[in-house]
Amino acid sequence: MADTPTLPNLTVQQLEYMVAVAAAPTRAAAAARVGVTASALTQGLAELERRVGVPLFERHGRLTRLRPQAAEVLAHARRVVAETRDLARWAEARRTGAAGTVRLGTIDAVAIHHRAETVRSHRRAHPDLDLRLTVAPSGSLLDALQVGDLDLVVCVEPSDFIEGIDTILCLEEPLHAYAPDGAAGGPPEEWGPWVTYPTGSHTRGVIAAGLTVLGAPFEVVAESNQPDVLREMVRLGMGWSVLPEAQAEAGPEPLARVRRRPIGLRRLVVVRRSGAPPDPAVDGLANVLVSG
Amino acid sequence: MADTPTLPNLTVQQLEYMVAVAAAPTRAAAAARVGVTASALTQGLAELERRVGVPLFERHGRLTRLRPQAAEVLAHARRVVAETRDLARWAEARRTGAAGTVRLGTIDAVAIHHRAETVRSHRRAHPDLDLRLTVAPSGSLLDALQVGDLDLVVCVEPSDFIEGIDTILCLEEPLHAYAPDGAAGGPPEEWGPWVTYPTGSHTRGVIAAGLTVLGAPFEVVAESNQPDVLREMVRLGMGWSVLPEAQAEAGPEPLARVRRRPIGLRRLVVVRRSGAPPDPAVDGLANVLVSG
DNA sequence: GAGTAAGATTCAGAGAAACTAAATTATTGA
DNA sequence: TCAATAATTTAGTTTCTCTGAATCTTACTC
Repeated sequence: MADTPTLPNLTVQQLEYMVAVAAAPTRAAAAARVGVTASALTQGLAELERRVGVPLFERHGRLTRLRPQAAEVLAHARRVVAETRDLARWAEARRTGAAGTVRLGTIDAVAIHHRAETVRSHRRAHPDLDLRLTVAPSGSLLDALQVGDLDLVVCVEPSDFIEGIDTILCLEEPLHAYAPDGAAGGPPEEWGPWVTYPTGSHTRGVIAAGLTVLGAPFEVVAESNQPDVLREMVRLGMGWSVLPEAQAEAGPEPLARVRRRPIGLRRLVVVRRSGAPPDPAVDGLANVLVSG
Repeated sequence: MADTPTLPNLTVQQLEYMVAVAAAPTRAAAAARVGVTASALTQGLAELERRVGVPLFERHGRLTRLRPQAAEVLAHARRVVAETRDLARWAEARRTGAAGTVRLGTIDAVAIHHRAETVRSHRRAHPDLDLRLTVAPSGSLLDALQVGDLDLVVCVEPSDFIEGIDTILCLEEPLHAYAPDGAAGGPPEEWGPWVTYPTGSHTRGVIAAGLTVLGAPFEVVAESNQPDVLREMVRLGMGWSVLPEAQAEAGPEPLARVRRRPIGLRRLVVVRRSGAPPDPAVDGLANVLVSG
């Protein structure tokens, strides 16, 4: 009893030896299969036998075979080796990013237009990846990222530097001005009034700056975070708007631009927390999001 | 890929550490539970993490906890530890003789009379013991023992020394002479004719020697290996016989002895193969058979 | 039978792994 | 700031495990 205070400290290596000798005709062959010398195999199996505490092998002529009672141990060995193989596969998938969890947050334009197909095909290529998508305005996304509720964000680049995050440029998106039917034509001084994103919105900041440069007044009569709502407001004649081309001109009845050149560019960036431990699953998704 | 040519060489010890830290609030407590220092636990888990190749732990304040993704590894660890515990129990049973296989051969008198209760209670005390009983004449039993078809034999001691077997005296059984009704009474010279065991029987040898010493002729008119058959032959008046008391005088109508003192003693011995590897299950049964 | 080859084990030594004890770092709370 | 707690790092020792060489045993061949 004193020689087995706890559990026998078997190693996967030893169990592998056991499985190998059961499968191979000779020990030399088994040794070759697991890639060690016959000597190592002998010693390893002797150690296994010692730790189990029950005789497992016997010599028949110049072969040594398993004793019948070793069948129990062999079955155990097979189970553990198989499970360890599964574990190794799982670990490999985790290491390469083929499996894992990524909590992705994007603004609507990215999820619906720019990277919709990218996300879809990445998900298809990695069926074991647990991908959770949150769609929200840029500010909310960055807050969630900093708190640790998200792993990866695609949003409009914030105007102020933010501590603790790394950003990579993903794409630059032109913002065009759109007017209700029949209202276009005058100089910028006569444009408006406007329907646009709420105060605090990153995109609104870009729009305000662009209009100011052109000398257009920026009187806001309605707000929404949803570009399709803003588009319908323009169509209803409530006011003018500056919108991403992809969202203003999508659908059966696209709005018409007030002028050919954009009012401004909004920079969409891929963002991660600086301090976060490296995670191949996040890396992989970030890469495809950047490269498109 | 080059760092994992085969399988990660995890040890049961490491998996035990993993299970312990999952169950205990702190690492120090886990270390105490498995009976090592906190340092050993730290190093062992670091090694496990390195071999799996996936980060498993993270520090929260001054505690280090399992990361969520370690759940897979923990499940694996629990399975393997549990199975190893089962294996250890099985091995312990084998070591002590509580489990295993014993192929026992005995002559009929032993199985039916002298050691019937011994075998029954031994079997009851060791439910996991696979006990196989063969009943045959002594000669057959010893042949089977030498060939390896039996592990343990209880039979009449052979008159000649036999190479390769170890015998221990179990009990000495008196053999008495019995005559058909009304035939008893005369001097030994007038005894007979006889019904007895076949030529070659160990018991027949003992009987022949005993009768010769008394001066009785040994004319044989019928033979059988079965004592109950011999007893019935006596009852039918076919001849006299010399039988073990236990078999001649059992049942509702016991035979009557010709004289009070036995004709001879047959020595029943417990026999094992000399070269056989030690087997606690066989040892255990041999012990109770000898001591009765 | 001697000679030889195959299968396996034993031995000695080198390198890796794992443990303990002590020193160190980091965090929490008074 | 001080002390206590949790864990890790470091240094040194012991234990494992492997390779390569030598040995032992068994089977086969001439």
